[in-house]
Parts: sequence; structure tokens; C-alpha cells
Amino acid sequence: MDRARLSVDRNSPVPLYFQVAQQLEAAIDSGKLEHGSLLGNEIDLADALGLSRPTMRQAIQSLVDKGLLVRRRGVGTQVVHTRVRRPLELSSLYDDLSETGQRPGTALLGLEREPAEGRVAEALGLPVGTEVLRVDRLRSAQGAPIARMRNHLPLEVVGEESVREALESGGLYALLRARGVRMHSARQTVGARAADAAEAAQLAEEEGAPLLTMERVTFDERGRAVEFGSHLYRASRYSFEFSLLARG
Amino acid sequence: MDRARLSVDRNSPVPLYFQVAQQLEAAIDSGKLEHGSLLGNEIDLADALGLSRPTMRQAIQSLVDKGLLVRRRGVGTQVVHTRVRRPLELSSLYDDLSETGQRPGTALLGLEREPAEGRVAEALGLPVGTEVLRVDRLRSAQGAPIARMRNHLPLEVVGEESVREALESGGLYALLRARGVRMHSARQTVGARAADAAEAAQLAEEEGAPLLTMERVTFDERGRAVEFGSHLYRASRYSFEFSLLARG
DNA sequence: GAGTGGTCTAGACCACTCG
DNA sequence: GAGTGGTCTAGACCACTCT
Repeated sequence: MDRARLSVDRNSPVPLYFQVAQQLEAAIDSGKLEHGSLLGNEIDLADALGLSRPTMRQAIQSLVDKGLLVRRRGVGTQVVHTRVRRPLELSSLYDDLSETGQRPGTALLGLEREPAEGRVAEALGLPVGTEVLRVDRLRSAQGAPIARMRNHLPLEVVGEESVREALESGGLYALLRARGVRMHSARQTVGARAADAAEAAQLAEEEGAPLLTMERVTFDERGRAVEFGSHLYRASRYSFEFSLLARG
Repeated sequence: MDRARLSVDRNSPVPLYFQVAQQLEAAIDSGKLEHGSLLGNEIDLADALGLSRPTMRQAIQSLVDKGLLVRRRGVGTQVVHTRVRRPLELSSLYDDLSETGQRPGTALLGLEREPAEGRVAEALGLPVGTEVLRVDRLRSAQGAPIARMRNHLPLEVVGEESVREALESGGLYALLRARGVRMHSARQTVGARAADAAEAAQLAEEEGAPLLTMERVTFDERGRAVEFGSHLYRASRYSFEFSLLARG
């Protein structure tokens, strides 16, 4: 029932509610706030920090949205009992692997312009034949291949300048962010199929081995498709793991 | 640049911000608010409805969280250009299929108590040997099998009474909701593997055919595991499709 | 400089849960 | 009945974007 030490810095440019949310989250992560324990009521918390109740509520709400806290009217706000891992986020595989500590290796298999064909043109919303940049990469971890990743990028989104260098030092999403793209949402399809001979050779599997497939179109805030990916993962070495929150 | 007709009913028990959010969402869905069009500024909107600005903001914020609106400081709030489909939600396959209009058929293959073994016990957080309810179902659409679904449920969560009837009339999540379970989050793993002989026979595939696998543990608000599912989907007939929103 | 959203305040009343 | 979160108001000042 220990109290987390909270404080706010009114001279900081960081919003007050965000400072509080960060500290609460850190307290939960570190175990200072135990799972299942009740926070004090909102008014007392706000008073203790010299904040108004709406500001305190905003801090709490952001953690409720993340699934770290649960509110029940008439009862109070408590830390969730079960550790909720991050909900599924818009991120590239590279980011996923980096965050979990596995050092991904990248081999850039190909980088070239090509005219967009049916499926690619449709996904990107471009006229058939528009030139786009195609990127083929092989991802591996601990010395063994994990995935063959193919992306198509509109030239007006990324240009061609130093794409190679950017991809060799970071992920595709980092490249897009660095190019000023503000990503908004993505549409994904995850399926499975058997490997053909060429894919099997690339991924060190046998022909006919099950592969996980993932297709994704990413959109920016203006609704422009900024990336189309069609990726193959070795089912024997990779699976997608993620959390969902109940609709609230 | 048409204006959507908005109004609020102050005698309704439905919160004002929610009434506004519903009407805005309906206007977007129906096309009355065009993709990419700017909403008026928050203060004018609030005045027009006789609401305070925070209430109007709350309505807008809920749609931003759904990915339907985009706010930019100094610019305004606009309807997203691209249709964002529902982000991935906590729902059962049955619910998924119903919502997209495909009538799923269900065959209840088995319903029995059994002691929880290693993997099941671990996922549900129960001592090995605790009796749980095991449900095996075969899902099909348009006459052909799609998935073999296996769920393990703690007896204290569902009891045993009229489980069969409930599962024959609705999905597993509907059953849980009807039992008063308030679901909070779930942890999922999606992978792939080759079908063995028995699975192939059940799903009308050939042995060695690629299958999509999905394992899920669902937790309620108290952090109790209320369901463990391990499901197999025919990769030739089914894939997971979902939207993601950028972290924001 | 004008207009927008982002943040914040100091109150208020209500609905719900629990003892 | 006491305590909690849910909703709502009527302001305020700031940071950012655009022209």
C-alpha cells in the first residue's frame, strides 16, 4: 500500500498530465505500485500534486487507455493485476526485434525502381506503371534467416537519395519518419502458405514448409499510402505476439 | 463543405459528448462529412450545440482515438482521407464472421471436463490437474470448414450449466459476457505450421498443408485468466485482417 | 496577426458501489 | 450514507501553423 512519490515540475515544457502519467507508469513498471493496488481517489491525488481534478483525470485516463489501470465507479482506480504487454502498435519488424533485445541482422538483397504492377499499384493507389522503389531485405537473428521482406515505396514519398544507407542503419519506419512522413494507420493481413523452391532456398527451409505471410499498407495523416509491404516469415522461427484491449 | 446536422438531447441519459461522437461518426460513415474535409473549430461547434468546449473536445477526442479524425494544431480537425476500418478488437472469431456478414456454421465436436495439463494450466494460471472445461468446435462458412477451435475454460468462470446451448446459439465471448465476465485484455500469438494427419482430415486439407495457428489467453478486469484458446485455421481459406493506429 | 488545437483551472451535480 | 468515478461548465493562457 506504499505511496509512489509523485511530483510535477511546472517549469517543464512537458504537460503536467503527461509528467504524472509517466511517473505512474514507471511506478507500476518498477513494482512500487503493486498490481491490484488501489490508487487514491482522484481529488486527493490532484490536491497532493497541486493539480486540478481534470488534469489528474487526464493522466489517469491515458494509462487506462494503455491498459495499465482499471477504473470502476463507486470503487476506485486500481493497477491491473495482470501485466499487460504493449498493445499492437504500428511498427516495423526491425523495431519489434530491437525492442525485445534481439539484434537483427539485415541484408539488403535488392533496391531498384520498377513500374508498379496490379497488386502493388492497387495497394498504393497509383496508376499501373508508375515507377516505385522496390526494397528486398533478408532479416536474420542469431545467424539464421527469419524473414524475407519486400517493400514498395512511392518515389514521391522517399525519393532515392541515401535510401540504401538509411536502410542499412535502421528500419523502414525510421526512414519514413526521417523523411517527414507522419504515419497514421496501417492495414494488415496475416496468413500462411507453403514455401516455393526459391523462397525455401532464401529462408533455409524446405520446399513446402509453412510460411507466415504478412501484407501491409501504411497510410499517412493525409490518407496517402506511403508503403506496401509483403513479407514472408519462417513459421519455425517466428510468430506474431501481441495484446488486445477490450473495446471500451 | 456541407454541415452535418448535429443536435443533442439534454434529457437523454446518453452523455452529451457521446451523442455528438455518434452523430459525427454516422455523418462520416454516410458520407455527409467528406473524407478530408475540415470540421469547424471546436469553440464554434460547441457554441452551435450549446455545449462547453471541453465537452466538444471529448467528443472529438473519442473519434481521434478511433482513427476517424485527425487534429493538427494551428490547422484544424479533419476527417481522415482513408477509410480506417475498425482497429483490432477483442472479439471471438464468431463475432468477426457475423459482423462481416458471413454466416458461420458451428459444430460442437466435444464438451467435457478434463484436468489442466502443463500448457493449459500455465496459461490459465491454475495448478496442474485442476479440472477445466474443454470445448472443441469446428467452424465453417459456405459449407466448407475454416477452423478447428479448442478452448479451455476454468469451471469457476463458466460453470457447466447450459454451456452447450449457449455455444450453439452464439460465440464464446457472448457466453462469457452473459456469465458476467468483464473482459479486459488478451494476449495472442499467431503462427503457422503444417497439418498432421488428424488435423488435415478435420479441416479437409492434405497432410502437411500450411495452417494458421492462434493461441490466446483472455483476462478479465481482475487479471484472472478466463479463457485459453488454441485454434487452427486453414491457410487456404482464412487470414487475419486488421488495422493499426500509430502510437500517438 | 489571426486562427487553430493543447493544456489547465475550480468548481458543480450525478450515478454507481458498498457497508 | 459515504465515497468513488462520470460528466459538464465557463472561462483562461499558450504553442503552433499559415499568410
